[in-house]
Amino acid sequence: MRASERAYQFLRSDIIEWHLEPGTTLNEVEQAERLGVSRTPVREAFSRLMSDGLVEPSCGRGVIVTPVSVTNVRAMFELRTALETQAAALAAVKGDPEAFDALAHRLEEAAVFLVDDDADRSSYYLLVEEMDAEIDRAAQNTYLAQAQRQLRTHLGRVRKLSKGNEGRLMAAAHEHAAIARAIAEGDVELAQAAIRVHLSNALKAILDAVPDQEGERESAA
Amino acid sequence: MRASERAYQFLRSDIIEWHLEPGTTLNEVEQAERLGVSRTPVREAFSRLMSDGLVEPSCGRGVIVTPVSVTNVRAMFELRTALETQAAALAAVKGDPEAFDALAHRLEEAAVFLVDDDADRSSYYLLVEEMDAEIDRAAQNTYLAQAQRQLRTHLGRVRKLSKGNEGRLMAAAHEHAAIARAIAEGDVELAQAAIRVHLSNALKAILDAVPDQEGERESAA
DNA sequence: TGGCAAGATTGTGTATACAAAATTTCGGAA
DNA sequence: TTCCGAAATTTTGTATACACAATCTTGCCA
Repeated sequence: MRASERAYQFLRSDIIEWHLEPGTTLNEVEQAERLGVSRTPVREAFSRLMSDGLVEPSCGRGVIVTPVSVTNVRAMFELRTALETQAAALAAVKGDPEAFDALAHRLEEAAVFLVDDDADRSSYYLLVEEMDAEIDRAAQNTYLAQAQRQLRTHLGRVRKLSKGNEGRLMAAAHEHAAIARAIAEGDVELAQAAIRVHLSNALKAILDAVPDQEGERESAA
Repeated sequence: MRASERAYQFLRSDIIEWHLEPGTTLNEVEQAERLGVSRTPVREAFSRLMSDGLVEPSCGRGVIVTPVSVTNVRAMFELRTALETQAAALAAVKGDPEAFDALAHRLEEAAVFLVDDDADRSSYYLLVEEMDAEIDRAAQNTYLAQAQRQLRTHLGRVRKLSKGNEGRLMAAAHEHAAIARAIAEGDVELAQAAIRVHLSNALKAILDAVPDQEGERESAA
């Protein structure tokens, strides 16, 4: 693998996994030494992270890890609602009913297993990822897919904020199943409604999970 | 200005203005010589263009200018509809009514002047840009704004495809005014409806303007 | 004459050196 | 004591050199 790619993946996951806290300043030489490469690949990695919106240029002093706040989470979900309702509508029209029917069944099954408090959540997460991918494929829209990809990067970051909401997973699985079923039946309105319900609940769960700051705290450091 | 910035702006406008046709292969040394800089800034420019989606990596051999097709235009408008209806809804709730009222009036005025076939369209275009900026500001959502910015880059490219639709400009101005008025009045539903109408007409105008290819031609070279 | 292999050529990936810009610190003066 | 300015240091921006990979060409052999 190329050194620039390694540097990018390394820094990216470091940021998403909160090993690098929001507000941290990164400079080229420091990271070059830490990652054991020269400055050139680090520059390229910084450039990609900036266009991802994971870091922002600090005036003449490297880059700083983008802060995450409750305000940001609300904004993310506003965009997410717009993107996912559109994607679901397209998938309901163009998608393969059988594929989504199968997903709906597997999600219902997963929901049953999730009754158990220490069930393996990873398989459920994979299932959700599979469904996202299937919707993207069905929507046949690269621009929409790219916008979703970018947003999911940021959503991945806030996921760490809302730990301990395992109790919601079963409900979430049922909601996902409802979405898949609506898409399978080609019911655009229902699919969009199901998405809105799901996202409303998901946002509420996140906002409940974070210690209620008055909306303007810069980071959860 | 930095050399990498110059290289980026130069290549970007070259692609958007169709001086570099879709499908063209660009390599580092060639562009470095053409722009009179070394390979390093060109690499950075290529990297930014790739994340813009204006070029895509050719297998190990530089980058190629991303193709534009009718299919792509439809996809862009699907995403655009999702983003702009969401932005308009937020603006209708949070925006400054007076600012949008003023925009509505100026747009109606502009529409009057556009009756004349060879009126200055540039001031109208600036007005539309101003309105886009005002909506972005009112929506107070950086994620949404960034998604819009990226999409507008691609829309700027297809604008060149639909030349000779000056006849539609007056109608478009009235549509924009209707959107601004709905936002000023805080009427979310009406603003979204007005956006949908406008985008439907705009897409139709573009599809009418391009020689009707069966949807899969790679470029308009 | 056609196919395969080896060398040459072209182009990217990375490192390093040098230059330019900016920030910080230190010193002096008000 | 505080503020302003200049120098020094740190950090980024750019160029260049080198290494490796891929591709094209050419020549040899079947």
